[in-house]
Amino acid sequence: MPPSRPFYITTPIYYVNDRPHIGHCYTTVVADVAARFQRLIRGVGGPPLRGGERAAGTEPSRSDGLPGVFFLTGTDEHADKVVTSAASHGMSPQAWADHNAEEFRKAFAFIGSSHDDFIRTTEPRHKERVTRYVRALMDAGQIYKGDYTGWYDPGQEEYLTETAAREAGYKSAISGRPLVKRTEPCYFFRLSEYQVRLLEHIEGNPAFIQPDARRQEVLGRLRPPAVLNNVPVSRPVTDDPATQWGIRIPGDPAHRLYVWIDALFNYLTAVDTDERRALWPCTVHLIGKDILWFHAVIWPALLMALRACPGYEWVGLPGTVFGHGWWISEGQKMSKSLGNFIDLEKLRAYAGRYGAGALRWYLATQGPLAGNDADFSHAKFVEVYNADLANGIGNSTSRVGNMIEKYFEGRLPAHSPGQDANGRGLRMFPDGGGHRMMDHAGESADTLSATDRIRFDFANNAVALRGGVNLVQFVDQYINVTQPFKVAKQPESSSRDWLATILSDCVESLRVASLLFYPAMPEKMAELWRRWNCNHLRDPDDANSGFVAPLAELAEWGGAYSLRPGTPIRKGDPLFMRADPVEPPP
RNA sequence: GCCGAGGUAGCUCAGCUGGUUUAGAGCGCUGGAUUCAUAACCCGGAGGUCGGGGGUUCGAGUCCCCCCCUCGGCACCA
Repeated sequence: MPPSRPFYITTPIYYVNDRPHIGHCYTTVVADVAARFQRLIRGVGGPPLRGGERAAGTEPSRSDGLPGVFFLTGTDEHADKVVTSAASHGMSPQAWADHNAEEFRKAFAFIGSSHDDFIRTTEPRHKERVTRYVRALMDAGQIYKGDYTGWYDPGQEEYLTETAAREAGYKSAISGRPLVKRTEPCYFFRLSEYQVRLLEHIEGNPAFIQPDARRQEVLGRLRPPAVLNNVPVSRPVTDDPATQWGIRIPGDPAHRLYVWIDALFNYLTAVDTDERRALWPCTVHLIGKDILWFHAVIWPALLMALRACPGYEWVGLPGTVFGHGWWISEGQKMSKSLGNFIDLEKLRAYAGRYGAGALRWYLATQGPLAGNDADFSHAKFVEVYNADLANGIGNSTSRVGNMIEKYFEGRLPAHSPGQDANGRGLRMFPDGGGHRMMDHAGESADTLSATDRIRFDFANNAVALRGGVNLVQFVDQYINVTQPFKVAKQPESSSRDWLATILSDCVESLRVASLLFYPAMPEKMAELWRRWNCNHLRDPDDANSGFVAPLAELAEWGGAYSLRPGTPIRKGDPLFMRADPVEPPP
C-alpha cells in the first residue's frame, strides 16, 4: 500500500532582522532530514540544486508514481524593525530585506538544506494571495473593523499589553511618562468563535500538536474557564515610514496586516498554485516552541475560517504542528550578554573541521526535539563524532574497503551460494555454537516505510539513524567473529570462497546502512557510493539528484541495487577522520 | 501564585496499566583479546539506597500522601 498523500513539511519563515544562528539551522536541518527521508522512502527526485528554489510547475518528477515531497522555508520581512534597521544601514527596507534574506539562503546552503522553495513575505506571489485571503475573510465577516483599546506609550508610539503595562507601573519604560489609554480603529479576526472547534480538534487528534507536553499546554489554555478573545490583525499606517511597510488591508490603506498574520499565511501562499495545491494540507509544521500558540491556535482557526469561504473548500488543517525545544551552549543558556551564542561562524568552524555532515549528525541526533533542552558542548560533539562516525561507519567502511583492495584487487568478490540465509542485512553468522540475527537494517527500513502509511513521526527518523549505527556495529562484530583477515591466510580454495562471502556480506550491509545515514549526511554517503560504485542516485556526482528507486527496493538485501561481483571498491581516505578530544574547539 | 512535566549509574536517558530474574542502554572509565581498520574494532567489569520521608500491598523505581529541587506554560508580543 503506497503512501496516499504528498509529504509537505515547513520550517517557520525566519525573521529577516535576525542573524542566522544554531536555532535557525537546527530547525532547518531537522526538517531537511525529514524531507530527505521521505524522498528516500518514496524514491522521488531531488530538490532543486544547492539552495536555489524551484520555479512553480517544476516539481520533482516521480520515478514510480508515489506522491512527492515538498520542503518549504523562507523569511518573514514585514516587521517595523526591518524599516528602522534598514534606515540605520542607509538602505531601503526592501534592499535590507534582500540582503538579509540572502544571508539565510547562504546559511541554509552551507548546512545542506534541500528545500524545494524559499518564500519571502515581500514577494508579489505572497502579497497578492494574502490580500485575497484577507478579502475573503472580510467578505465572510470573519475579519471585521472594530476598536482597539490599549495602553499607549506616546514617546515610543507603541502599545503595551495589559500585563506589560501593569508591570511597568503604567509608565513608559523609556521616558517614564505615564501611559495613556487609547482607542483606535483596528481589524479583528473572530478567533473567539473557534474555541470549541479548536478544542475538539486538538482533543480528537493527538498528533496535531506535538510533543504531547506542548499539546497539554495548549489544551490548558483552551479549556474553560479560559476564554479566547478575538485577535487584532491590523496596525495603523501613519506618517512614520516604519508603519508603511507591510500588506495593506484590502480597501482600507490606512491599515496594514499585522505581521504575524501575514507570516502565517506563507505556508499556504507558497503552494496556492494549480500545480501545487494538492500539497495542501501540510503534513507538518516544524517550529520552535516559542511560536506554538500562533501555529496551534490562531493558524488553524484562520484556516477553518478560510475554508468556509467560497473557493477555499480545499483548505484543510495541517496534520501536525511540532514545537521543538532550545539548544543551550556548554551547559548555559545562550544570551548575547554572555556572548555564548552559537552563531553561524561557529557552526561554519565546526563544519570546516569535522565536515558539514558531522555537524548535521550532531544536530539531528542530539537536538532538543522533544524532551529537555539540549546542550551543544564541544566534548559531547567530539564524543558523538568519534563514536558514531569516525569509529563507526567511517572505520567500518575503511576496514572492509581495505580488505577488498588487499585480498581481491579492489573488486567485489562473488558471494558463494548457500553460505548465508537470504534476506535483508546479514542474517546469521556463527557465534560460538549458535546463530545471531542481524536484521536491524530491515527493521529500520520497515519502520520508515510504514511512516507515511500511518502518520509522519520524527521519532521514526531517529530510529532509522540509530538503525544505521547498529547495523555498522553488527558488521564489526561479524568481522571479529568470522576473522576474514585470518581466513585470507588459509590456502584452501574453500577458504577463498568463505572470505568472499564474508566481505560481500559486509559490503552489502554497509551499503544498506549508508542508505539510512544518507538523510543526515547526504554528501558523505554520496562520496561512499562513488567509491563503491553504488547505483542509488540519479546522478552519482550530485547527492541531491534524487533516488532511482524507493527505499524498500534500494535496501533490499541482494536485490536489484546491491553491488554485482566485480564492482570496483575503493577504500579512499577516511570518511570521518578521528577527532582528538584534547584539541581545543574550533 | 496557578497549571503541567520531571528528578534512575560520571554524562544523556529506557523502564507501558506494580511481582521474568540479583534495576537496563549508549557514551565515558577500566581489565582482556585481536590486528583487516582511523591507538580504531570485539569481549568482560566496575556498578546507582531508582530526589527525601511516610503509607497501601504478600511484593513498588512503577500506586497514594507530604516535603525538597529542576524545568516548561500562563496568550492576544497593540
